[in-house]
Amino acid sequence: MTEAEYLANYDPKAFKSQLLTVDAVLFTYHDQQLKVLLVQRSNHPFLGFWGLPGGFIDEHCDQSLEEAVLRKLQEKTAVVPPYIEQLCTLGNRHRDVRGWSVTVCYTALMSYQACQIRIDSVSDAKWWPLADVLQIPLAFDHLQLIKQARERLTQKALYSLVPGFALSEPFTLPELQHVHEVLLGKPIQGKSFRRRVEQADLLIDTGLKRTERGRPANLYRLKSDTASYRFLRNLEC
Amino acid sequence: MTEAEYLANYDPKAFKSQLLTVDAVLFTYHDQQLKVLLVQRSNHPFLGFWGLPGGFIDEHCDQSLEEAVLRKLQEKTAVVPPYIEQLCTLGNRHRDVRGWSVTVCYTALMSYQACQIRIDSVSDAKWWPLADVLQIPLAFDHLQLIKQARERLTQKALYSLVPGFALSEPFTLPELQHVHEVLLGKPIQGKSFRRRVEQADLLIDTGLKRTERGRPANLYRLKSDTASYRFLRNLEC
DNA sequence: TAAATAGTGTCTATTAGACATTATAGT
DNA sequence: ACTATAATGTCTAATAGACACTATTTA
Repeated sequence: MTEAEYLANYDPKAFKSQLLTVDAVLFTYHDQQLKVLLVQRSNHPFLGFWGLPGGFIDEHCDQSLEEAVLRKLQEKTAVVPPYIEQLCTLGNRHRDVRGWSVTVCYTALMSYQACQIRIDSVSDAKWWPLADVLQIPLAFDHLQLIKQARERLTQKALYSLVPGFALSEPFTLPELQHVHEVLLGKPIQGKSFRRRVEQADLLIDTGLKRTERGRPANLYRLKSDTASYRFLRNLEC
Repeated sequence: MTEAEYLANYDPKAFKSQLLTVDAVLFTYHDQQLKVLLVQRSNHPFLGFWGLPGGFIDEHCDQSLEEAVLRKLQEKTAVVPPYIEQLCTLGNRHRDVRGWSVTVCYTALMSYQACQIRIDSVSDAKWWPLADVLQIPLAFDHLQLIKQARERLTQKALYSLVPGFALSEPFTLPELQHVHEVLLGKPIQGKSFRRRVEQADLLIDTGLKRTERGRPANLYRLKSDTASYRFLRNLEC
């Protein structure tokens, strides 16, 4: 049989196939703490529960998995996050009562400001402080995905400046350090942090300064290659 | 509508769903080089081409994605690899002529010895030297997946002892070092490597020695926590 | 004894931690 | 001047690189 004959006879409905969704753990930093975007489900299963933004692929719109998850996020936040990364794919027989189900899950970061207006006007989407999320029941295995995303981001705080994508630009260096400290759950030596930032050469000094109690702090933006930069040595704290 | 009513009316065939496969990039180390397990396709599309071992989920057998990919590997090698890790999930409209398609791809490592007999008897499965694989046409986007798996393994050679899972136990320390050197494409200072191995405390000294030209080398096995151990500092070479 | 390979000793270079010190704002 | 916060100076500790040296085998 030639490939042409094979394709002419091919029936995509002939094989049983699995439920496939994309989801995103979208973090931001606001009020000195990490927050994660959750949406309240308007359909079964888990109707009324909070869960991760995400959903089914739309074969008409979506060229790829990443386009699909970005579309889902854009529907809730009206913007495309400056950082997104595949977290993991979770698939098994038990996670969805409808049957064998798979989610391709992403971790994303964005500033709180960038989408605050849209979030305020969408009653089913809300930034949840991470500590609170651990206390409420979530849809599916979304709690597990959030924990895993947070662990990975904590690791990145040790060897990259990726957490900076959770800030609104321009930001101060102490602000960036504090995001890292919140992720690590420990203080960082300011001198160590500054040395690394300087060596990495990932921040653009805007020349502006921000003052609020004390000496004014320089304001920076992230260079675009911050997403891929890795320090050779971890912070040890 | 209650959830029970929703599920009673739920038709899994009602929604268009995507082709979903699992694939694995299985590496080993033999004859001083990295090899990857490929299988020759016996079906359209890419009939006759070499590609990654993998395939569709079997909802009767497979409880999870990882079980599915392990089953596929076991069919070819007759053993379960001692190391497996999710690499990435690749999904888009163009990778398969049959339509929107998704693969959940894993990286795995195992010793060459452990499955040599089975491979020899299965005419459609073969260990390919990695250099050769880059020269031949592969099915789908499998070349891209192999490259990505190799890059990730190279990174792991800098901050872990994971590449050791590509060796047959017991192995010598110079053998382990050489796997790392092949991955990095550069020599490593023996002293640096030994210091790190000692500090990590991941090797079990069997008390045995192997001699072939020169001073006999101690023989080691990997502790089970080698898969998750990370050095704080990368090798710099 | 020579060659080959395994394994050690030791010095230097780099960089994180610790913490004292200086700088620049508001009150 | 005093307080608060930002930013720097500088010493110590840990560890990777470099490379000379010792150890144990076969031929």
